Formats: sequence, C-alpha cells, structure tokens
Amino acid sequence: MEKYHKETFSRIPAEKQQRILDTAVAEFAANGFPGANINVIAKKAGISIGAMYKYFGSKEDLFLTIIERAHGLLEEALDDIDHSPGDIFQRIEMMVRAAQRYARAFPELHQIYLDLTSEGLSHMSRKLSGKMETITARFYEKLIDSAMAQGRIDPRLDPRVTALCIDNLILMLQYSYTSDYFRERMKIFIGPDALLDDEKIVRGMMGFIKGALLTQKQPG
Amino acid sequence: MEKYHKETFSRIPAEKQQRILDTAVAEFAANGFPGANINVIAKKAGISIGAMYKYFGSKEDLFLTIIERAHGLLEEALDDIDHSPGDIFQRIEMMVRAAQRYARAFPELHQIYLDLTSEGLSHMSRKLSGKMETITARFYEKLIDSAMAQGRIDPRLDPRVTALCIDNLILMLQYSYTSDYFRERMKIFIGPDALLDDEKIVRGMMGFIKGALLTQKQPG
Amino acid sequence: MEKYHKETFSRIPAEKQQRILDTAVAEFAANGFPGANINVIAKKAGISIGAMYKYFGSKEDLFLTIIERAHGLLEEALDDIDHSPGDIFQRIEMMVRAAQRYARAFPELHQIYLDLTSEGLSHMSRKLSGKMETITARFYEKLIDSAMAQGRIDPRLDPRVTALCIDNLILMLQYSYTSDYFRERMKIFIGPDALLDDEKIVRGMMGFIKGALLTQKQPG
Amino acid sequence: MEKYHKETFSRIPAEKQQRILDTAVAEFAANGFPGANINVIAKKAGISIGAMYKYFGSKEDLFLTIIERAHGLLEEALDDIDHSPGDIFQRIEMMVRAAQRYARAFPELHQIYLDLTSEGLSHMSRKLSGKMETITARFYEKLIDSAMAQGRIDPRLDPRVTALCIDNLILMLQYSYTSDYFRERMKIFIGPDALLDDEKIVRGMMGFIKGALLTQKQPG
DNA sequence: CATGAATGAGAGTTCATTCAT
DNA sequence: AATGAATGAACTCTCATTCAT
Repeated sequence: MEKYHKETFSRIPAEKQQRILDTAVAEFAANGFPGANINVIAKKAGISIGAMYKYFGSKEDLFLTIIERAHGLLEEALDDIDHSPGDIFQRIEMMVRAAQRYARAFPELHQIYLDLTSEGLSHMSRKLSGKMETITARFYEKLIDSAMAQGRIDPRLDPRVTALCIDNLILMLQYSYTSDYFRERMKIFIGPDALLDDEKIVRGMMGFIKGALLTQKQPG
Repeated sequence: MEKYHKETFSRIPAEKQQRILDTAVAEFAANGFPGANINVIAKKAGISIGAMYKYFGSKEDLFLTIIERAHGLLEEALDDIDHSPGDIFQRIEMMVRAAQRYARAFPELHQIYLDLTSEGLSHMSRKLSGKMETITARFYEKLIDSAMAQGRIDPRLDPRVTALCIDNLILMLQYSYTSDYFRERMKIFIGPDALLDDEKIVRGMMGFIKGALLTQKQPG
Repeated sequence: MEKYHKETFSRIPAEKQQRILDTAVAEFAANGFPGANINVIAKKAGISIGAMYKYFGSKEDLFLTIIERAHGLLEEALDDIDHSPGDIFQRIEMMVRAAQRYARAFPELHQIYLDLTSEGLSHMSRKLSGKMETITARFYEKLIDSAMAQGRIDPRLDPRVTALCIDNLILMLQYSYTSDYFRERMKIFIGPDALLDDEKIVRGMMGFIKGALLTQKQPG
Repeated sequence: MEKYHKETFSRIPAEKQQRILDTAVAEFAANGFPGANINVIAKKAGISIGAMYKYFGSKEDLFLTIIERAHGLLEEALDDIDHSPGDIFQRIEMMVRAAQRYARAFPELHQIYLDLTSEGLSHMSRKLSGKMETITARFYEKLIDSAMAQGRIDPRLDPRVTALCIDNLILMLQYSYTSDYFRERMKIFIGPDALLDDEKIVRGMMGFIKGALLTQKQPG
C-alpha cells in the first residue's frame, strides 16, 4: 500500500483524518478533480490551507490518498467474500450485493472512482497500477476455473472474457447507484422506480449471469 | 434535435465547422471539460476566440454541440441496424460490432462521452435528457419483447433488466477501446493482447449474451 | 539577440512597452528578483495581470527582457567608443565616462545587473551566456595588444589580467553609483562628498590606470 | 560588535551554533536571502523551527548573525597583516593572498556578502553601518600615506581614490572565486583555466597595482 | 527550554469571457 | 462578421512566524 500523504497526516487524530477525507470526497465527487478547490476543502474541513499542505504535498496527493482508502475498503469486502462458503453463483451474488451495498454507502467515493477514468487523470490511474483490478480479476478467474473443473458451468465459455463481462455488469450496477448520469440511464431502461427495489435488480442480474454461465441448450 | 450553437455557426462552410469540432473533440478528450482551454481550441482550429464566441455562447455550448453531433452518428448507426434483417442474436451482434467500430473510429468522442458521467458535468447530461439512451432502450425492448413472443429466448428473464445488462456490456466494451483506464483494466482481465483480436472479443461477448438469453436447462 | 517576450509585446505601442519595462525595472531594482511582485508591476504600469502574461510568459521572461534591453544600450555605447579616434588612454577614459554616464542615467538597470550575480539567479546569467562580457573583453584585448605592439604600454604586463583589472575597476565604479551598499562604501573610502565630483573620480581612476599601464621605472 | 541573535543562542554548545550557522550559510548562499527557507534550514541543522526562533528573532537576524561572524573572520585576517612586517607592496600582496584564501575557504560566505549588495537588502547593509569597510579603508589609508611620506610611491596619486581602487580590485577577485557569474566573467577575460593558477592571478594583479603606485615615467 | 503543528497572507499563473476595432 | 488584446477572479502552493503542549 503506497502512501500519498505525508507523515504528519498519520499523526493527527483519526477523527480529524476522517473529517478531512470525507470533506475532500464530497468536494471531489461534486466537482471532479479539476473542479475541486483545495482551499474550499480545507475551510470546510475546518483546517487551514497551510495544514492541508502539511498533510498532502499536492491536490493530487490528497486525491490519491482518497482512492487508496477506497481500495482498502474494497479489498476488505472482497476478502470477506473470498473466505465465505458457497458455490460460484452464491459467491457472485455476494459480489453483486456487496457492490450494491458499497455503492449505496459510499456513492461519492464511487463517483470519484468513475471520474478517475477521465483521460485527463489517466496519469493517476497509471500510478495506481491496476492493483485493485488485478485482485478482482484473479478472484473471478479462480472462481470460474474451479467451477468449470467441477463441471458446474458451460465448458465452452472463455473464462477470462466471462470474468470481464461479470465484473463489467457489476461495475455498471455501481455506477448506476452513484452517478447522476447512469442513474438516469437506469431509469430510462427499467423505469422511474428502478432504484427503489434493490432486490429486483439483484434477481434480474443474477438471472442474466446464471443463464450466461450454465451449460446451454443448443439453440433452435 | 436541440441546437447549442448560434446561427452563425450554421452559416460557415461545413469544412470549417468540422475542423472546429474536431479540434475541440481532441482537446476535450485529452483534458476533460474543465481542463480544456477554449483559447487553445480556437488557435488550433485556426479561428479567433472572438469568432469562437460568435459561434458558441460558452465553453459549455461548444461541448454540448459536440455531444449532439455524436448522438447524430450513433442514431444513424442504430437506424441502420434497425432496418437490417436478422434474428435477435444477429442484431445484437451487429450492435456489438457497430459499437466496436464506432469506438475504434471515434475514440476521442467516446472518451468525452465518458467524461460526461462526471458529477461536475451532470447538469449537462440532464440537459441532454437521455434522448440517446431512450432510443437505445426502446430498441432493445422491442427486440427482446418480440423474441420472447416468438419463444426464442428464456421467458423467465426480466426484459428491461436484460436490456440494460446487454447495453451495459456493450458500453463497457466501448470504454475499453477509448479510455486509458478501461483499456488497462481489460488487459488485466484478458491479457496484454486483449485489444488486438477484436473477433475474439465479439465471440466471447456473444457467447456470454447468448447463454444469458437462451432458455436454460434447470441447474443441477 | 534572443527574445524573451512574446510576439504580442512587440505589437503594442512603444510608449506602453517602455512604461511596462520602466515600471518593472523600478520594482526589480527596489526588491530584487524574488522580492518583486508581478501583480504590483502590472498594476503600477496600468495593465492587467492577464495582459502581463500575454506579453511575458513568466516573471523570469520579463526580467530577462529587461536585461536584454540593457545589453542593447551597453552595446551601443561600446560601439560608439570603438569607432571614436584616440589613443588607448583616451579610449579607456571614454569607457570610464560612458560607464559613469550610464550608471547615472540608469541606476536601477545597473542595480538589477548586480542582483543577477546572486547565486539564486545564476541559471539566468547562464542563459545570457556572457555575450556582453565577451564583447567588452575583446574590446580591451584589442586595445591593449595594439598599444603594446606600438610600445605605448609596459610589455611585461599580462594583457588579459590587465584587461580584467581595468574592467573590474570600471564595473565597481558603476556599482558605486547604483547600489546603496557600494555607494556607502565609496563614501567611507573617499569621503561623504564622493559622489558629488564625478570629475575627481575620473581623474583619480585614470591616474591609477595610467600608472599601471605605462612602462615603469624599476622599483627602488 | 552588535549582536543579532538572542541570549539563548550564546548558551548552546559552540558545535551546535556552528552547525546552525553553517547550514544557514549554505542555504542563503544557494538561494539568496528571499529564496532561503528558514524551516528548511532548521530541519537541515537538526533543530526545530521553534528553537530557531528562540535563538533568532527573525530570518533577518539569522542572516545578520552570519554576516557578523564573517566580519569577525575578516577582521582577524586584517589584524594579522597589520601586525606583519613588510613594505607596502608586500603588505598589499598579503591582502591579495588573504582575500584569495578566504574566498577559497568560505565561498558561500562571500556569496552571501555579494547578495547583501542587492537593493532589497540595503536596509540590512545600512544596519551593518560599514564597520568592516571602515577598517579596511583606514588600513589602506595608513599604508598609502606612510609609503608616500617615505617617497616609495608616486606623490601625485590621490591616496583615497587609490585605496578604493586597490580594494575594488581585491573585492572583484574574491567575487570571481565565489559567484558563478563572476567566475564565468573571469574565464571570458583570462581563459577557461583562469581559476586553476592562483599564483598567476596574484602576480598579474600585483604587477598592475605596483605599476599604478610606483612613481611613473612621463608618458611619451 | 524545546517542539512542530498550525496559520494565512500573498505569490505566480491560468483562462473564460468581453469588446473596441 | 471577424479579430485578438484585455480583463481579473480564481486557482494551487509557499513560508515566515506563532503558540499550545
């Protein structure tokens, strides 16, 4: 886990750390990285700009610190699922539910994650070096390989493309909870109440994914 | 089709229009909306800033004009497919291929589209009012409803969630061609050569989607 | 002659150019390079900061533009002397008087030149690449070599060290007119009225220099 | 000897005092007074900023303390020469050599001295009140007056202007050892190896000075 | 005495937009 | 219609200095 904040930041009370990061998350989520104003974040967090720069060397470092924290949370969630019992479908469902829960709990954090995909910020995502994505990818790979070995899913599927498709669906689900744009899009597809019935979404998605994985009838 | 540019813009030669928009697309894609510099765009396009503001009332209007043009292109592509023969799978495959082609041909345009999902720009996506998304959603709806009526796909699927899942997969495919971040992500999942073999991606995705749609054996 | 200002600066009225540079000279001379404030210079010159940055890419560029202008003035003066008739002593006296005149006319410009010797600004003096100094050095070299060939000055002198000594004396004379510090120093050496009688200084210095150059009696 | 540091500074171990001043000298020499950062100096010296301000009332006081120390060193050197035997030329040569030695030994200290001539720092040089310069001036005055009385040097010379010229030459010699700018200038005049042969410089300068002082042949 | 976290005014620089020509 | 010089608010970041511990 690389550290993008200075030593000083580690030494202040956890409560204050959290307050600063929370404020920053809110600002970055609301205005994007280039639009966020460090002075405003400092003021809202109740610290001076000077202090801000004692904690983080630059606006970018503050941003990256936030991302790293988010990674920490994601990793924990993933770890929990990794150590839970259940077959492949139960585990994928856990993933879907965890993603949903996470997006609901930290929508701003997830919005920031979406902003990170902007080309102007690609040098940052390069810094993060896809660590998180690698963990997720390996998780699915293992899951699929083992299910295939047990004959539980269609042997003709390409395990890696399949893993990507599943993760893509889950990622888009999260975006639909956190980004104004994707939320509207979801409403257009599913109807205005789309976001009220989480359970329906999960069942719909799991139906789709199960169908995709299970050994298929020959068409026709 | 709403118009975000001034009358004057319509009156200048199409070639000049295109040059201005192309330059703007490149700048917005490279730097994001807040990072792009209108004065730089004007200079690179070979017009004066004064002229720029004669054509577009603001930076935002220029941006929205670009999006509208992109919509036009998408609509055409969709229309073509709508009027082509073929069953649901053939038509979805057309969609996948069209999406792939479009993303390959206009990666910068698509990157801009991705940036539009940033919260700082949500007031713009609200202005665009999901027209494009509505068209796509209705297209899939019709496709699925009719295939279901003909008994060609699993009747237990939720048509609307299914439509969303399919479009999500296609959208993510496009992002993978246009955004640095998603490209890296794809490589992590599929391997470093992920983007070299378009055909493999299409087959993999179609395998996944077909499985999801076809009437399934009971698990177990 | 390299140019450190942008094209735009060349296009504004000469009177305005001069006003901006004069204001800048005053500020840089009074506060040194790091101490000078660009926003203040712009305000005092009656232009906006934006305009300032349209003319000069940075504080450093403004500074270098000033130096280049000073070089231009120096070069002209040197050229005049180069084309005047007279023996070596008459010509050196012309140099002394020109230096004196220049320092009296543009004390602030010369103060800036002195500041340029600070280590913090050495990257700038490196940019200027000693062009001015080279011209002066060659001027003296020619003068001394030719006078030596004619047997008018002591053949035992090292021509180059001698040239340096003469130029050092003249440079220090200029500093004494422009820098508070060197002015005080001069008063300590010569008395409180040191700067009132320019003629006395010239005669004193020329007496010193002549003695140094003329063929000497053997000591003792 | 005025004191610019607080009492506390006198009470800490001499070794610590020296470490602080040495660090400060290095920073001031490298960045100039306005460019130097007190917090950085404190950190590099291994003390807290709080302690720094317990020892010195301000950045300026630290700077002045350094200058005073330098004065102390110079005074000692001058005193040594004052008490050495030898005629005027031997003693001036001692001065030249001492200046050379000092500049070689403490180039950073001397660079700071040069920076002090910047107008932005003139209020400081005023504080120092030319004590050092007065001592030097009186030293030369005595030397010249006595040599003149003994008929050893040209009686037509202005003793005070002569003293200034000699000291100017020596000062410039020192600058040539310590300032990037003057070093380059010396190379332009004397050649790239200028600084390698100290002996040659001394002989060249002494030749120049001796000629200037000795009773001269009538020109022509 | 010593510490070093905190302060906040102020620096250099950018850029969307206006408007006289 | 076209130009592009001009504007100035707003941004990120620095650093001398203070003061609670």
